[in-house]
Amino acid sequence: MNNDESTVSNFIHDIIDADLASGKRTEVVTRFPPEPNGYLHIGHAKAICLDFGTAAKYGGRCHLRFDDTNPEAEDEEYVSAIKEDVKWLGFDWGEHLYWASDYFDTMYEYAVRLINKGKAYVCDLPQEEFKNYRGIPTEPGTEPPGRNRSIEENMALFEKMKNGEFADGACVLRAKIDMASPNLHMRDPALYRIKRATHHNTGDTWCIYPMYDFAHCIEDSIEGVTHSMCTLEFEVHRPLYDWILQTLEVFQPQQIEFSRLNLTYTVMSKRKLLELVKEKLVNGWNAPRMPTICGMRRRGFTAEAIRKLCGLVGCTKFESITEVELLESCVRDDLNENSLRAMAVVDPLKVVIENYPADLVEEFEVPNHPQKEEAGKRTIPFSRELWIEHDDYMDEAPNKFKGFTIGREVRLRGAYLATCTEVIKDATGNPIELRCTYDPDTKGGSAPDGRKVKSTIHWVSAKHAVDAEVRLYERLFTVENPLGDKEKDFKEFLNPESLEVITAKLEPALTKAQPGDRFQFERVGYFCADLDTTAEAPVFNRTFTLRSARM
RNA sequence: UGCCGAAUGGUGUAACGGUAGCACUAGCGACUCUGACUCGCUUAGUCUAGGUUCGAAUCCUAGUUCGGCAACCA
Repeated sequence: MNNDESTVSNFIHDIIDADLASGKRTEVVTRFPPEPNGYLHIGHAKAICLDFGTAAKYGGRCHLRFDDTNPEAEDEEYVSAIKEDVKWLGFDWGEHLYWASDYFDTMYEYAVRLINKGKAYVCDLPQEEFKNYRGIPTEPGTEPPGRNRSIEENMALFEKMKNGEFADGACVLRAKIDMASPNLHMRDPALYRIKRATHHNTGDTWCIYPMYDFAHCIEDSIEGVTHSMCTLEFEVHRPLYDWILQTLEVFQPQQIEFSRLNLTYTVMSKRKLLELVKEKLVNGWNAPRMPTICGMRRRGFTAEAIRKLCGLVGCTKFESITEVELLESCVRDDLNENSLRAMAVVDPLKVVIENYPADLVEEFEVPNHPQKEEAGKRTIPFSRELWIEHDDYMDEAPNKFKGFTIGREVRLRGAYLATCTEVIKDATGNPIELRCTYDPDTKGGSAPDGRKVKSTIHWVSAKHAVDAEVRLYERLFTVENPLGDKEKDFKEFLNPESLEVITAKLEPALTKAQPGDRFQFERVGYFCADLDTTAEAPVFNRTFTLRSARM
């Protein structure tokens, strides 16, 4: 199914190839480990494609595992959304759905094992005070009091932590590693904290919860993950990942870091996206302007296109920022191939064909896809009064211009050749109506005498047109990297023109569109019927314009 | 000033000591009943300085620049 990822080569696959060749590994097991504290975005899509794609390439398996170690931040709401998004992207975890919370018992046992080995201790220093002992990057830390408590004492203390005999935050379990380590993460990191919060899976069974560094490597180890891919910021955590597993003497997966996906003109941080949602700067997580999977889906992006992008951007350790144009290209590529054509006018200008009978209605058959015969044809009604795009008329048109100008013959797509004879303007000189004549001999759009017209424009019969709400989207931000200016809040760069709502004139067949149906409105762009659409009140989202420079 | 990591056209990536290639973008042109699609062409790159080698993007040395790390977040 998904060959997008499995065909590309990258440094991670080089590592796996070597591991398989040397016999270090005999199978490939990966995992996608989201924390259910927000919605998935296109950056996660890269990780999902990498995790599932790598497993598929090597005939292994990929687990979907929710990293639910912090009940304060997590919510069931996100779990179903994440599952839906992964599925929609085209990946299947089969029976391999896991939870960090599945392993809370084991993690507790492992913590006890560390204490027994003299490798962990209970630290009752207030958080703020421990900072002083940890030191700063350029100077070593110092050993905090209590670090050399006896094993028995630590066992008793940890037991009490578990049993709820201490207040939240009163103490933590720490790994006993090296307060002078040049790597801050090795200066006795916290393993367990006390937090009285109801967990969505385990309820109130626990009042202590494991920290990421302790939990994640154990989750990987228990599941037999061979290659644990994560983003670059975890690079400095790797020594700790390895230390915990080695000290525990359990199966040791290999953590491999790669750079996250960044796109121009948007932000990819869950926290920042949450800010936009909370401050109602966008209409929810699935707002079509959001880089979330659900937002992009609602806007009309296909899973195919997103997977294509994830394959094209590759996978390296270089912190890059990919031009959003590459995404646009992937989307257009897929939509051009797979979406049916329709005619719609987004900025209507009335056209009256003076020599066309007032009460006549003709029906024309037009293809649904220019390159695909099998897509079939549909009929569209034609009558004396039409809507065309406002910018398909110009007073003094340059030669390259494709629309009407007085005296120039233009093809009305699939119908007739027509010539504009007169333009009616309002007081400000803005055209409000065109008067035209048509050539009855050009029915269907071609002239029997073989004369050429250089332009074809789209139109909708005024009598039959259906009004629709159309939401036009542009880039969410006005600058390539909204987070790039440390002096300014990223929200200052929000693009006020990123959403424009207009009323468009649709050809009548479009009222049959169901939410999610995608079309190319010819010469205008790709559009997707919104969740809100109904036959009575159609609503369409513009996914992208066509690649073009209309005048 | 500590530790970890990364530098190849505008952007993203490939080349694993042997012709620096691909995609996107941009520009030009052809075709066209969509200014779409398709097709053709063009601009443009190995961070710097030394070294090893017949030969270096690739190996070595020294710099430079950029990113990450001091939650009881993940």
